[in-house]
Amino acid sequence: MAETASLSVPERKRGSGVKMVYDLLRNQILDLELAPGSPVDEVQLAERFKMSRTPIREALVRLAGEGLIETLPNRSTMVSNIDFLNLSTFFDALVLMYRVTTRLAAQNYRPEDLSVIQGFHQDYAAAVEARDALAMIATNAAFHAAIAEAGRNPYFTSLFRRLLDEGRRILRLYYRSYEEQFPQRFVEEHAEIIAAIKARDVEKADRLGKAHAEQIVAQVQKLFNPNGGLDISL
Amino acid sequence: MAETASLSVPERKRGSGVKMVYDLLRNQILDLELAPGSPVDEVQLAERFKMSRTPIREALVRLAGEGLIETLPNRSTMVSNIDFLNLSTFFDALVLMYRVTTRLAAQNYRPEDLSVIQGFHQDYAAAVEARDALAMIATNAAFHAAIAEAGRNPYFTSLFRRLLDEGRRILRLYYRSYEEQFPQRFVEEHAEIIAAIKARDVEKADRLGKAHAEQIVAQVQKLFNPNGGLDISL
DNA sequence: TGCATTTTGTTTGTCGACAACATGAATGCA
DNA sequence: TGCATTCATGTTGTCGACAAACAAAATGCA
Repeated sequence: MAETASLSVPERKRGSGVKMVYDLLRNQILDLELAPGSPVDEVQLAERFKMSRTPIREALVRLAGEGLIETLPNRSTMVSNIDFLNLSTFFDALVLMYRVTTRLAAQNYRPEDLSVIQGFHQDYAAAVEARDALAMIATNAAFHAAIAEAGRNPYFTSLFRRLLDEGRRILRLYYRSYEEQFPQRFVEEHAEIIAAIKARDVEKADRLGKAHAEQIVAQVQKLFNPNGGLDISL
Repeated sequence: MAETASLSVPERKRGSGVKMVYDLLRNQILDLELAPGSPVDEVQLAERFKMSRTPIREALVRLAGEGLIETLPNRSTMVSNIDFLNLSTFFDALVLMYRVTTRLAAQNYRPEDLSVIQGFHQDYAAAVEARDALAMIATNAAFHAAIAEAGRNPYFTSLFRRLLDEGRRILRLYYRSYEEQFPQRFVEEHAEIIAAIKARDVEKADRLGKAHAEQIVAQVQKLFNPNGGLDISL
């Protein structure tokens, strides 16, 4: 009964402020609520969260370390732009990581991993059913991240997570313009991937992962080249 | 003639403190001057560099983001341990990145890249000649990082750099015990790799990169299993 | 002595304030 | 008017200080 009197005082726990700001900004950036290029003001954030600039600053340093924001010395700091010119390198990396993580999952997964993967698989299916674009993006990323975790290679997993994050921003653009029917196909592909992993069929998992990735890449590329003739080697 | 009177005052430029501390700590960690597990004291560093704890803290946050130090909430922060149990995942990632970056270099390099690569190649040869272990490690990493840069995929490059960093710590252990003759072989392999890249022979570059990587991995594994019989599936 | 509690000491996380830097507006000069 | 310089404004980087959290020593009690 010592703390009941603290009304209207946020009474944050000691180390939780940075994580709160970090998580919020991160999600806002990845969901394009904060547009690429938009400024990030420390003072403003400090006021909004009713805390000093110091923990805000730490959160920003972390985000900068992940490349989600860019900070010009002594000048403003802003949300990183999506590098459309280097989109092909992104796709290259994405496809390879899809392959490798799926392959490793088939090789190294443990029984308890499958239930986690299955869970996200159903979440994704539910999001498709509900036509909830944001949920689709998030659960799809979670699904593949879970597969990567089952592969048990932290180096691949961390790169893959980074790619999925970046992909979340790009896909957000996609779903903003297209509200289509294609995700149903992905549900089926996800099921196939799970089956291959479960059967420990490494080569098949590899193949399916690659095909699935290229499927997605092709869809996104079609978005950026809608008339099909002006492909500038994306 | 405005600043000549400031004797004994470091007179650091505004944003340079963090980078200085960051670079120094980073190199000390990677060269094992700071042993894994050893504590990192903010106050001590602040005194040593004659600056406030704030920029020290920022440098530490950055290092933690790269996994070079680990920080327990409200408690001490220490240099990250080398995870010998997961060494095989490290090798897996390293071999794949050697392959991919070398392959991409053969595919995407520009003429000006070659001179940079050649430069590090000669630096490495010189280090071997001088039997300077630290220089060998550093120039070898620089050589392969330059190849990765020529491949022009920042996602692969950044993961590869991280792996090379981690490898620097492991190799540092290696060279601490073995001062051998094997590096000469690597000089020749480097030359072959350069030739394959120059000829834009993608498949050969891939093959050589893989072989080179497996060469190194085998050497390091032999270090950790000297008697050859007690291999615990590293 | 053995165990629980208090106290001490140390390190971290946060704060408010200030100075350096950059940008753009205002001013001065030709 | 055109250009350079000065000034004003806002933002960032740094500082010193304080308070919370934890670990270990010190104390109290049986």
